[in-house]
Amino acid sequence: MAGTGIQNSLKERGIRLTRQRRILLDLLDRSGRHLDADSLFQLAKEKDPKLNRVTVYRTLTLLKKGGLVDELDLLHFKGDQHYYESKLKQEHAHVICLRCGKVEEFFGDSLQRLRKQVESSLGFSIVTARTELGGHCPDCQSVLAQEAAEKNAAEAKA
Amino acid sequence: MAGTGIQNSLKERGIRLTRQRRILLDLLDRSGRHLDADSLFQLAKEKDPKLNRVTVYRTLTLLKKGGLVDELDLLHFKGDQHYYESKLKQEHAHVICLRCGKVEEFFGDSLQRLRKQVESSLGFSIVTARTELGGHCPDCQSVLAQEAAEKNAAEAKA
DNA sequence: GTTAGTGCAAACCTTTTGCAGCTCT
DNA sequence: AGAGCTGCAAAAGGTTTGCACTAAC
Repeated sequence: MAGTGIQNSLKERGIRLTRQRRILLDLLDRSGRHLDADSLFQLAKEKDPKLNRVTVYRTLTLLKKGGLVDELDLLHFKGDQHYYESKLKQEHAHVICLRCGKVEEFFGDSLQRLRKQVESSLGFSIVTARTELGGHCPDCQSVLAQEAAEKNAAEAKA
Repeated sequence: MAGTGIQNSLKERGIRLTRQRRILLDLLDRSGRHLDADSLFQLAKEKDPKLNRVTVYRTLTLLKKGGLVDELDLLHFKGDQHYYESKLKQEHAHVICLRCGKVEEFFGDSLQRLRKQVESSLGFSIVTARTELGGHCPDCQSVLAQEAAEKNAAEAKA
């Protein structure tokens, strides 16, 4: 059984690798999606129907404290739940379409530049960063433009 | 009675200005702090003891939908509540000290640059942006350095 | 006079906690 | 063996909803 990214980090800290944690960590490491606690719980139940929702929360808390995952909320587009992703990836911003809910990731040097500007101007040492932008994706921009045009046409007729 | 920033915006949209809303809007406009629903409710109760918590939530929802306030969560440092601030101010990032909870605001051109980079690279039109950074403020950096030094000294003695 | 807004109570959803029993090392 | 972890049930915290009454326009 190959330990994946997060799992190795945990072993190094002497944290017990239980069957339940293995399942959850595999899912977090491998799933491409941004998972919230409930989605993670649903996926985990498929692999172990006995696994309890509480264990999901406790594992997520553990990973947060260990700095192994980032917590997002994607601008609360879908509700108040939090989303989690492995912190192994390079720093990136999340860009959410406020019409269709699509989430894109943005990697770019402006993020590092922002962090450095904040450190030098406020004297903080930055540990974690979360950048979430909301707007309209190209597809939804077209649809919205179309709808606006139709609305104008209807008003002109009336 | 002078209508303040947000209040004028609402009038223009034909939304009723009730006594309760006036109180809440005044507080949001004037309070320097970042208010969550409960703090806002506590402050509002001082001005009108009958004002109900639910009205606070409904007003905040209204303002969010109207794009008149930004919703923050300050990295959930204190809990899962949301914070609100009038959107009249220039775009800025929030920087939270993860040790003492102090919140600073950062205004700088990297924010606009980031927004533009995202728009041009992903083709999104950005409507709203939220940037929250966590780290240690200068004061807490000193304290932490001090604590680390003491810990090292203790270990050397043992 | 109408329609929107308020207060109250109760529901809701997500997350946390207490505790007894189980399991990883 | 023993500390750490899990499951279950129950609570907590923050927010939303249904409905009858009230107030703004």
